[in-house]
Amino acid sequence: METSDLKKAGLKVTLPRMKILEILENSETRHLTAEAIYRELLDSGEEIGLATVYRVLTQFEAAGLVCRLHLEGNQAVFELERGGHHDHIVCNQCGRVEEFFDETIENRQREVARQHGFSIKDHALVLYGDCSDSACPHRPV
Amino acid sequence: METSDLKKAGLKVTLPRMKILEILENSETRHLTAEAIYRELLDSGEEIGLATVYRVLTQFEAAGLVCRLHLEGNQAVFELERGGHHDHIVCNQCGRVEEFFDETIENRQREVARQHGFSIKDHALVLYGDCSDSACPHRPV
DNA sequence: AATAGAAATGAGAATCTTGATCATCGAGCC
DNA sequence: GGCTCGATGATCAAGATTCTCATTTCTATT
Repeated sequence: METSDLKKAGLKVTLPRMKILEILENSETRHLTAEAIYRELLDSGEEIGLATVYRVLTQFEAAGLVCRLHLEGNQAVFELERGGHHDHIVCNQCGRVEEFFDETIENRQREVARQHGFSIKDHALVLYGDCSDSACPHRPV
Repeated sequence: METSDLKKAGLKVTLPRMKILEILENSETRHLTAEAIYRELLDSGEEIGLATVYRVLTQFEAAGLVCRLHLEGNQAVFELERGGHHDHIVCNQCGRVEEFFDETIENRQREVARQHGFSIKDHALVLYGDCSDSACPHRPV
């Protein structure tokens, strides 16, 4: 991610924006809440307000730099817009988020929409389940 | 919907609960916000608090009597759990909600989850588009 | 039908997430 | 270096939902 992306979006290159981009790029999880980003900023000694984090993320979303997901739970999560579109699987136990893309599902969605007389513009698909990560605190032993 | 459904769920049969069930059953749209239900209660002269509406809906959800959807927009909508599972298409313009069920999508979801080592428990799929309802206030003339 | 015990309710306060306000500050251009 | 406007931070505000707690109402039992 380059500062040129910010300029292209008509946004000034400021310290808060660069720091937030940095966190989004370097995060392990790739899916962060505004609060999580805010806490990371504080931890690294940056004095950036929570309002700025929300504002910047909203601008990034409008500029197509990040996308916002509403998973279960009340906080939205943000991820860098890297490759193309994809959907998500979330582990009910550990909260891990994985991404997937399935051409068949995409096609069927368009077909279903057509059958209902809709021209589809967007969709939200999230699968919830239990993952098989050994580190995942599965309830079922 | 019977009062026996309430009893089975371990819930006392009370006036607020019955009135709320009634509204869910008789509503045209089938998808109502807590606020909308609250307003209908007021309109029909019932003195039921908004907190009760939320509480009851949450209990109904836990009992499997209704399900809660988070469409775009900040308010959740509730619908009676009638037949089986289905997903939703929402019109971006008029907000109309339609239901659909597609076996192919369901199967692919299970398959995708399996490939990622998840045992899928649930999913949320919402398609957004523009509907072809003549009453729909489409922006494109 | 009266009653005790538990559960449900209503009103308002509280919470949580997010967006708005406004004075101050800093980036980008001369 | 200085100017102009966008950006920031702190605080406040809004909207949705839940919590608290005193009061009411079911339900089972007498």
